[in-house]
Amino acid sequence: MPEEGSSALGLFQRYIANKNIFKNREVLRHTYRPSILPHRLPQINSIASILAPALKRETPSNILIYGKTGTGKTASVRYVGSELEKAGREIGHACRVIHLNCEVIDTQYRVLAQIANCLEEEEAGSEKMKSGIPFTGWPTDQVYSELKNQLEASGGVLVIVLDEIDKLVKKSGDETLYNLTRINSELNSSRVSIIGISNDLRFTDFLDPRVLSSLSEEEIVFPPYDANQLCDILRQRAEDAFMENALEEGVIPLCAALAAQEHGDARRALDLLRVAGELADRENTEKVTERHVKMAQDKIETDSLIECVSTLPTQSKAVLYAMLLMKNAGRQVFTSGEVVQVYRDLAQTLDLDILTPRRITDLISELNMLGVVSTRVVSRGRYGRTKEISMEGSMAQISEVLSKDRRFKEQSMMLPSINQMKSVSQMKGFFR
DNA sequence: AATCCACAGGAAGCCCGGGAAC
DNA sequence: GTTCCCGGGCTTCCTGTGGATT
Repeated sequence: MPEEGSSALGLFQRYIANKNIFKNREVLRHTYRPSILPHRLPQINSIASILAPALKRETPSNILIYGKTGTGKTASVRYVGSELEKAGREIGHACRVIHLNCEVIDTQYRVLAQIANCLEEEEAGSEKMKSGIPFTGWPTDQVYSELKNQLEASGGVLVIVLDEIDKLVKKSGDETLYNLTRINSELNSSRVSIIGISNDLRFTDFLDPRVLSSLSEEEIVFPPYDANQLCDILRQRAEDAFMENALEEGVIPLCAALAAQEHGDARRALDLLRVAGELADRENTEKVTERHVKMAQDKIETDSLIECVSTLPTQSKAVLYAMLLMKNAGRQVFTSGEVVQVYRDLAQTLDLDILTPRRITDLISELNMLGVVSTRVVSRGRYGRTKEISMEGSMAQISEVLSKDRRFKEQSMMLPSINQMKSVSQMKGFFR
């Protein structure tokens, strides 16, 4: 061991001294693109065969791709896309692929603007000054015609990949897709083909039949990986990521098995392996063990919960805090009406704007989608139809995160609605 | 079979802050 | 500065609904 301060690394010395575990941990991140995608050859081949006409200057069919998260959809499409661009360059037929993530780019304006800006960037390279479409300001039709101009100017075949296309459709309807699918009829020198990637099999219910038939000329399904396939994927990555013998025998099968339970999510499997490695690394041990994997599983869950709750906007935090108070008052499940009541008291005490019940139901639905609470719509006959809400997650963590927000700190306050609930549940306990 | 509760959740529109163009 | 556009958060108004109760 070097003397304290004797190395240039100083304080950091002991954290990077462990060379037993990682060779290259970047390999385990999901942004990393491996050169081989195990168990996805059939899908890759069919995408390639559908896109191949692009190399003959013909318009490839549009494709819809389905599959749960972490089944290799995006990776496969990116792989085929880059191969297509490469092949296009070799034979001198311009083929370009633009990848958009509709979770972020979720309005018509943004989709069109993003495509046009990407095209311009490639066209202009670095030397030419670019005008660029601003992120807001223009009328949408102007963006659309600018995009058409760009396409005409650049020529060739453009493949637009709309990742998480279901988010786009749910948020802003199918107008974007309608416009994109008919853009070819207004183009002379270039062609557009669309690949839609969706986690949700039923999102096509929201589509106009004309859009659907045009968009789903071809459909490809990515089935979930089973535990054995996940093992193969992990082994392949582990080879580059970890030092030799850094992994105990059962580590990879355990990661694979845990992720297989989560609908065969390869991303989850890689996260487990990486975090387990990091934990072992920090412990300065020789090997990653199954214990580390189990610790990693807990850590991933709490970390994402904490991250999620702490980035919530104030009003959502208030709603969540209202639910937390009810839970602490002894209620296991509650209805949206009750949440609204408590929230009202709370917002008043904290001097927040008081939102309407309609807005609160939306916020509750968002919390449900984030997995912080779980809700289900129940009909209680004469007593109406409502949403039953429960929180199974770790209360302690949520409460800790919320109390970091100054406004919610020290709020063991006496809200009338909560007191009422407390006395009701005490009475129930008394009479039982 | 009819009624009716307590909401769910869709549609439209307002307001505000960001920006562009004139 | 004025007038146009976009998008997000929100309200207002509204119709729809499963099943216990009448």
